[in-house]
Amino acid sequence: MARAGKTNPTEVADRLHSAAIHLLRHARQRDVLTQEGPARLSALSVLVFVGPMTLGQLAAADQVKPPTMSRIVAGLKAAGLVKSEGDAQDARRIHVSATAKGRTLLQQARERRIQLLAETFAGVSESEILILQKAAEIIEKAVRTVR
Amino acid sequence: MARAGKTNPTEVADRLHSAAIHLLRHARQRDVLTQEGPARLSALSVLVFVGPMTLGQLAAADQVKPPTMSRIVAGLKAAGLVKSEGDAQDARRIHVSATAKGRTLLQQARERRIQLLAETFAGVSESEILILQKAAEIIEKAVRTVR
DNA sequence: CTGATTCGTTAGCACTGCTAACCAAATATA
DNA sequence: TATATTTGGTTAGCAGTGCTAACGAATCAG
Repeated sequence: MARAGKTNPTEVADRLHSAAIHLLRHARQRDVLTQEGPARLSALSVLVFVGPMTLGQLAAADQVKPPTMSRIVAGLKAAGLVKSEGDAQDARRIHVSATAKGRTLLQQARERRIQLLAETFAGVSESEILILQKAAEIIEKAVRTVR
Repeated sequence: MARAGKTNPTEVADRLHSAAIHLLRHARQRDVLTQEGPARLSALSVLVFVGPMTLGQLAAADQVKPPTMSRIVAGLKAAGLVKSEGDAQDARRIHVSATAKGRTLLQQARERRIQLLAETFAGVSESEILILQKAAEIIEKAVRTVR
């Protein structure tokens, strides 16, 4: 494992991959309480924070195939967390949006994550939090670009 | 979406969580070539890098329940990637260890994955790479501490 | 109008997570 | 010693999430 003095993209990738796995496994413990799976929470999150969109756009945003998102939305709809409407211009399109109930549930999930942050990053300084924030943005940008 | 000048823990939690999900989804594109699922690769990774252990210990290491690990090991065994032996002292115990084939496959999967992430972050600036590196360290440290 | 494309669904597969129930071995206890 | 409890792992069965292939319906291009 290269332990060079300067930044080694390969090694950073290695560490980042490992960190992401551990972070998600850690978070999984808490997400259980929400009673909705990670894929649904992820899709709901997009709808709440980005806004209503078609099923295809939602699938692309979550980097899953349309059939997968179709089922995720069906589950969310059955739980009353989202609603869907047709498109006046294009009858094939389906606009999906979060319901008030969906927003509330997502908010609860977020609050649990604050709790998780408080515990996990209790000894982490303000400046380090800032680094994490920037890192998240860099990752999202890079992943989106390469696709 | 709070766009405040100071760090918003809630937002950091969301973004970090989302970034981790997308990063791993991205990396998994390459894992498809391995023909083995993520849970199997993860278990195999533990066996290779930590060493042989019982099924229960392996389940605990992967933060999974015994029935789940039982099935994962069965799959790995069917693929010839691990082997299992009984315990002389306790006939209930099953010691699982990676085979040479398992070690080889894991190494290939790992190289492919790291390669993709390296490509993904190829266009990222030196200073941003540094941020990612620090973020990975902060996450690992924090998660390890809490556990 | 016809053919191609696009959007979404359905069907069916594989993998991964869980709990409940169970078996067998080991250990504790009467 | 005999019985009861605990422990390690498996089996059965459910739910969720990912995929591809095949389809229907709507739209667009010609």
